[in-house]
Amino acid sequence: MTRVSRALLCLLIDALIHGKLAVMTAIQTARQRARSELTAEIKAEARRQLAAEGAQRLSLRAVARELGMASSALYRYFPSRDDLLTALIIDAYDSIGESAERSGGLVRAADIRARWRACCHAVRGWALAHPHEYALIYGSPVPGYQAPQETVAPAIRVPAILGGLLADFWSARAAGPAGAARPEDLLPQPLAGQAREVAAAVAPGVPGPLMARGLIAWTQLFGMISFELFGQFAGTADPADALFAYAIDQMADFIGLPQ
Amino acid sequence: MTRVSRALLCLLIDALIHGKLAVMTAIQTARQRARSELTAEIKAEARRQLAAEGAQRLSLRAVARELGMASSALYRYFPSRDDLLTALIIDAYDSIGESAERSGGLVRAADIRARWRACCHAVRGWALAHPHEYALIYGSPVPGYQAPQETVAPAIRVPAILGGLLADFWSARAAGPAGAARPEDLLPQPLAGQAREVAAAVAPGVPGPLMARGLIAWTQLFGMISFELFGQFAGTADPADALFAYAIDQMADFIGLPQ
DNA sequence: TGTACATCAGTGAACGCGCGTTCACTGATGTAC
DNA sequence: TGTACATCAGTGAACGCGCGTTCACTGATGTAC
Repeated sequence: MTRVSRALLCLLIDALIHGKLAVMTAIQTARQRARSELTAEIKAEARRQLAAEGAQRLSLRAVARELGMASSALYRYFPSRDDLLTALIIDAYDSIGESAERSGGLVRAADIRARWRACCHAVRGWALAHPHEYALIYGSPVPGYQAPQETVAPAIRVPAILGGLLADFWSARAAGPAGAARPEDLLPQPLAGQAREVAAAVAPGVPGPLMARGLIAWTQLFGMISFELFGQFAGTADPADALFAYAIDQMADFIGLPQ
Repeated sequence: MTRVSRALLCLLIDALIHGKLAVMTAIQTARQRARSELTAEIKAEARRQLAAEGAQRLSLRAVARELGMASSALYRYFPSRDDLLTALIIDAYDSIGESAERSGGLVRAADIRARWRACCHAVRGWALAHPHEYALIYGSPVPGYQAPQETVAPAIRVPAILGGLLADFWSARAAGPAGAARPEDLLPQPLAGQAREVAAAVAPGVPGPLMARGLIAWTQLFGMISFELFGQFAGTADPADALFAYAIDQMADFIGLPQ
């Protein structure tokens, strides 16, 4: 038994004896609770500033100022500005991923096209509601910032949902008449391998050509959102709702999802 | 006759009389030549720093330092940092537009699919060669910077080429068997009007449904390039050449271009 | 053609700002016996 | 249970940096007569 867990056990027993459990909801010292609360508050304030001003305007000093503490105090919670950025990036990926995941619960699981539509609209809705957070994760990289490994898993949540949708579609169609890959769908070599790997990771069972179409639809989706948010539609398709809805359906056809 | 043009006329006569024309290639004073040369040098140095470090690292002081002049001197050429940025943005749009335009000269004008391919590859090639300039015009907007009206015309060059390609395709197909818009291609209202306006601007004669497909392909193209440059393909389709070539062809099919 | 004046390019110092990060410190909280 | 010690959160001053922009100025170039 380690020293830490022994200490925790003693604390637990003490709490049981003295009825402190109501106060210390989890087995945490006041310090630990204060720490996790303040960490959350720092992130919340940072997110507020990110939303208001964008990532490159985000500064530790401003966050500390707004929280009424010395800027040096933040270094107890985040060893550098980049680590705070990393935390925000992970939160943003988790947030958009959660939106997309929740969207699946609103439609019949068997209705693949409805799931595709719901996911796309959820992603766009999140992006419109959090433009700077979207820019942080899908826009031009922050110069000098290198995303660490920990961001990979959250980043993969949206692709995983789209992949799962493809996998369900493929396994459900059970050799229908349109089931075979069309002849024009033979993939050139380097792509065939990549598609297989991606399918193995997020869409088990999906054949390469379908996976490739999925990748194309994926890039179309985010390309359209980025154009809308970054101003490329100004004077073109400015309220982009109609184009978006139409494109989503066209891409569903392109992938081959049933009506 | 204005004072300026009288002055120029006198200068011209003087130049003719004294044989100075060889020196003053255009009718410009030494000051004017120096001015336009230095303006170009400033932009060149700024572009170098942009390429090396990205837009938000670009500073007037660093440019001046590299040019061996006082930072205050730059204000004779650009009234503010934002104006320098604007100049770079315009140059970047012109540069990518020119690449795309030149690509059309390398293939048969009647081969629409080859033109589409060539244009897409030219755009991607330019983006890979100038990632920070690409980010400047197609990435997340620089915070606090408002793009002025002068950037609109250069920004429209690539869309104009794609539009021209669509227009040529449409006018050339002359009521072939696949000529009619398919039934699923009836556009919902707000989009129909937008598509008509876009067509009027860059693709005269092109019907709404075809224009809408063009818009979708356009966003797919830039979405894919942005994903590649901004790192979303890391570990997925990392050398993206194959996916890119494949997607370009798939989108050509999607638009309905003949093989 | 020569001269007096006006225009313009470029300088160097300064203003005022904000930033990330470090460091020695105080005082509160937690731990071991 | 009480006490001595260790750990940790937070402070405030400082370091060193770079930035955009302004301003009064000098000296060169251009203009009018």
